[in-house]
Amino acid sequence: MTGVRQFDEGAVLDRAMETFWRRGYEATSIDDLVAATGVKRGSLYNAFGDKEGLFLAAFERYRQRVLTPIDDALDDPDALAGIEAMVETQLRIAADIDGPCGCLVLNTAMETAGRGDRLARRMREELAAVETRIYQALLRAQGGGALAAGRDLRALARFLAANLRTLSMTHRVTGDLDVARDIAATALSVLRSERVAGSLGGGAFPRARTT
Amino acid sequence: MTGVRQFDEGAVLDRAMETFWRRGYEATSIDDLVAATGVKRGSLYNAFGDKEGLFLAAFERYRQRVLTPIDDALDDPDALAGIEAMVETQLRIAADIDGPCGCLVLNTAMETAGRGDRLARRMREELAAVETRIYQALLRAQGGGALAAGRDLRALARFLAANLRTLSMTHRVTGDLDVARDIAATALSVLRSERVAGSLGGGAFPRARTT
DNA sequence: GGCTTCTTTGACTGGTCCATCAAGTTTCAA
DNA sequence: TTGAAACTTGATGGACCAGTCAAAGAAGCC
Repeated sequence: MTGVRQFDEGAVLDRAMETFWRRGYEATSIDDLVAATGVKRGSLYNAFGDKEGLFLAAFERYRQRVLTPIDDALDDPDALAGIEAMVETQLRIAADIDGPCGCLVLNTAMETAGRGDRLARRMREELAAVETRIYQALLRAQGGGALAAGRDLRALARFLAANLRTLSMTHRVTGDLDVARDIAATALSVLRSERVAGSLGGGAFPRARTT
Repeated sequence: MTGVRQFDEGAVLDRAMETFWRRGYEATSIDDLVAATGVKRGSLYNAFGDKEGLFLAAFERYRQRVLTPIDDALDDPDALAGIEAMVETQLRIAADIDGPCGCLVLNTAMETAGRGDRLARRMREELAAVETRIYQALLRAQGGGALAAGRDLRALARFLAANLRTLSMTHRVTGDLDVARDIAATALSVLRSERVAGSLGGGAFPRARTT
């Protein structure tokens, strides 16, 4: 069969994304991707250019499936609730994936940090964007009176973004999501202690899976 | 020249450690190590067995140079001050290294998390040991009355260990140590808010290099 | 001096890596 | 019907990988 594309590009990219996510960028060979997708070597090159092109295409899927939901959770009118929802979404996604894979962006950023690659730069930008979005949410919260005026919001945003990264990193490294839940709850307590008015109700994240 | 070992094993392991630290385990080839150490391929194999053996030998150097100082900082009679000293030591080491390398243990643990390697297990143990030591320090602090009795010390230890990891991870990924300093200061504020009596004096970590 | 033991060295193996390419096949437009 | 363009396939190239090995030189023990 030739002439017209024989495979479902979306499905192939999902399989590729999963493989990169699980094994890492360098550790994933084209043969691995051929095995994972069922698409032959030359067809992959024809469709996506090279390994980096295939990764970036798969990464767009990751954005849709993982990054966008987390981003959207941040769009709460109550900015602090938005940050908590973001953390919760991250944990839920980690729980839903089978096997602790961590975060594709962070994994790849760590791996490529040495070389000043295009790929490395791209991953770095993605991570920086998260911090920026959190910072803006904190600004809104401060503007709305939910956070004390004197607080160093940049430092707080850095802390929260770092702890968001830590959740997936910890999950990948320990394989235990409860550890990540403890970290999330403790990190958010910083936010809670900042909150000027209102309370959060029952704290933290339950141990039970939130399927 | 033959017959007797021609190279200084310690110096060679230092160079190897640095190379693994900067480039990662898989990305470092034997040829890289030959170039970095000046010791020929066969001699490395003769002395250290294989790549993993060389890594583990280099890792022992890392333990001496990095892990042990951080561990020692924790041995403060004031357990909470010990935790702060540990964070400070970590930041100082990161500042002293040229180029943001992160933490060799964490980098390798992230990289090898997929496979259930001997190496992966070893790195995981090292990370777990940090959490355990922090937990014991918190227990001491609670016993001494410096921490409220009701607190979930396991969760707090997990949080602090994760934030310690985050410092090196963030440094490696962003290349900016000030970000790590903000994170450290904010994370320790959790501890500070827990402290029952006494205060810490000037908080956080100055931006200036503490050479 | 002779023998064993250790180290060094460079060539070499077999395998894997990313990427390419020509050949063959199908679709679609003119 | 004809020709261009798109896709698939298997073979292949050239680079790099970890690890091995035999030859040769040097040290130390008897």
